[in-house]
This record gives sequence, structure tokens and C-alpha cells, in this order.
Amino acid sequence: MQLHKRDVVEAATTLLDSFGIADLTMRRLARELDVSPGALYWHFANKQQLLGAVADRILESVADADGPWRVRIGRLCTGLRDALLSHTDGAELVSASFAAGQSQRMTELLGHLTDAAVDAGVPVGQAELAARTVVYYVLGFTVDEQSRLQWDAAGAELPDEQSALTDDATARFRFGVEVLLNGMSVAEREPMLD
Amino acid sequence: MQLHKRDVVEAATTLLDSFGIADLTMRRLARELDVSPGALYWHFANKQQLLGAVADRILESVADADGPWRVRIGRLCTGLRDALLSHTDGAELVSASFAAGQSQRMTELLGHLTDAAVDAGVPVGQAELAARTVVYYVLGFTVDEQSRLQWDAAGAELPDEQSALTDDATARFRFGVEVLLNGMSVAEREPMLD
DNA sequence: ACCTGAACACCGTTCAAGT
DNA sequence: ACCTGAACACCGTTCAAGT
Repeated sequence: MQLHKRDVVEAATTLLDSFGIADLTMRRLARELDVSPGALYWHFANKQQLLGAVADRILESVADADGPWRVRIGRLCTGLRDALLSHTDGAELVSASFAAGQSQRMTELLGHLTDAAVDAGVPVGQAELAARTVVYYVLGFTVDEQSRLQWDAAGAELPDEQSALTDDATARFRFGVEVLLNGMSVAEREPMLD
Repeated sequence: MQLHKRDVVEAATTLLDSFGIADLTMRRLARELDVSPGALYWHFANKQQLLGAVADRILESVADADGPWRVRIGRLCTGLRDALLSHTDGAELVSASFAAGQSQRMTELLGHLTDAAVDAGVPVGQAELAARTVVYYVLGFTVDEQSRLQWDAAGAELPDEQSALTDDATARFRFGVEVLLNGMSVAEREPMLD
């Protein structure tokens, strides 16, 4: 029967989780779906666009909610990190899709962070930059974290040790978020040197 | 005559500047050097390692100097961004090499930023994270900036408009750096919410 | 409208064999 | 020690032709 966009994205996500981003190729995906490679190009203009759709699927669970700006940004960051960590190479894939401007959900998320930055007192002209700074941090941190995590997973694995490392990473992650929150809250104080 | 590592890196940089990262392939590089593709693998274990060497060459000009921690971090950030912008796809290449842990110079740079973070009063246990946060920002910002810059360069180009955009980007860049500096300087104040 | 088959123009990497 | 030649096992994308 007919191939639909969501079937393709579904199969791509499964492939990603099972074998990682290096094996998420158009040809391999087509094989998994029992279609010819060319069939995918009826539904997606190119690979970047398909990866963008996968990124959006990964980010489905990341929800916004209102509340004080610090709490709001904190939750968005945690939600984003959690979503990235729940798929093999999720951080790398979303990071690439964001840089390529192919993830609508990342654009939405950026919008929410921008609103929160305005609430924090960041001048509107710089609020999006403050939001981008937060996104750069979360993506950078999580790409790094996930690559170590997946590298370690190939070695010995005491489940205690695993979760201890994860908890430590969570605390470290939170600390970085605090640095950004504090920076935003004093965005107009402190004169520039140099 | 004999092929040396530095000849390979030199040719790779030229290729990068002329045609961008997508055309910086092992085969194309070998062709440019009039050797067979296999020859490159005598000098470099794989493509990642070669790109790491190119990244280090791009970062050659980024110098550290002592001074107050704010000034020091500010200069390192500016030096890094300038170096990235002076080669086609420089930000993307260095960003990938940093994530892959293949750039010694990025590791050095991280060390200097960590020292400065300690001077700022960040607890030593978190100083490297603060430094990484700065690096994530500079790389994220510049990858974004450079992709827009190179995209625009394909369109109409009044030289005035170009430099006006660059100046605006520089001011925006500085603002983001200030946010991080301010965040670091209050790293131990402000209670956590949530 | 949706897909196949086949081609085009490539990749990174390995490795026996040569000098 | 350093490099060639040739192979292995792939890629993303296009497009006439089919249904």
C-alpha cells in the first residue's frame, strides 16, 4: 500500500535508535520500507528535509508551560535534553537540523525561550540572541554528553555506575543553565571592559 | 618528491577556502596533490584526523594573553570567531573537529578559558563546564553567522551592506559574550528555583 | 499521483604489491 | 618507509518510464 510521510519518519526513527545516525541513509531507509530509493524523493525534497522531520518527531515531547521565566527556561532546557538523550545520536541529529534550519519545533522552542528572555528583562532586540545562546548550550552540552555515554556503553556497564554518571551530568547541566539564567538577569548591568 | 603532513594540510586548507567543506574529500585532496587516495592514509589514520589538523591550522592565530578574566575571555572569543570567519566553512569544520575531540588547539583554548573561569570565581569543579559553555556559544553563533554570510554572498553584494551586517553581527556577538561573563561572575549567588 | 529501474557521479577505507 | 592500483562496500540524487 501507499507510503506516507509519517511511515517514513517512523521507520527512520527506528533505524536511528537501532543503528545510529551513520546508518540512517536514504538507501537503507528505502530498503527497510521495501521501496526504491527514488520513492523517498516523492515525499521529501532531500535528506536534510527528512532529517528535519525526524528531529521534529524527537522533539514532540518537549512542552512549554508558563510560569516565572527562570522556571520556564529551566523546564524547556531539561525537556530538550531529555528528548535528545532518548534517541541514539538524538543530540547530533537535532543539532544538525537546527543549524540547517530544518526543524520547525526548534524554531518554536526558540520562540518560547525568546519570550522568556523578554520576561527576564533582556532588551527585545537581543532576546532572540539570548535564547539562541541557551539553545547552543543545551545542544553543545548534550552532543558531548551523549557521545561519551554511547562510547561508554560499548565498555563495561554496571547499571549503578551508569545512573551515577547520568545524575552527575544532570547536576552539571543544571549548573550551566544557572550560569545562563544569571547572565540574562543582569544583562543590562555591568559595564563592558575592553 | 615526498609528501609531508604539512603539505597535505596546506592543500586541504586551499581546497576548503576555494570550494567549501563539502568538496574537501580525501579523493579530491589526493587528486590535487597528485597522489593516490591511499597515500593520505599513510600520513593520517582517517578523515576525521586530517580535518582535526586543518582545524588546528585555522586556529593557529588565536592567541592567549593574560589580563583581567573578562578581558581575557573576551579576547579569546573574538580571536576564535575571527579565525573561524577567515576560512570558508571554518566554523563548521572546527565545530565538528571539536565535537570529535580531534583539535588540540581547541583543547588548549578550553584550558585557557577554564583558567579564566577560575579567576572569575567559578568553583574549580565547574570551571571547565563554564569554559565549554563559552565555546558552545562562540561555535554556535559563528556557524550560524557564517552560513548566513555565505548564503548572502551568493546574492547581490554592496560592499557597504556587507560590512554593515558584519558590524551588527560583531555587536550581537559581544552582547552574547557579556551575558556569559555576567553569568559567570554571579555563579555562586542566586538560589535555584524549581 | 506515486513509484520503479537504472543510471550518474561520486564517497571513505583497505591492502597486496611495488620501489 | 612510502606510495600505487585496484578493489570493496557503499553514498545522495535524478529522471524517463511505468501504473
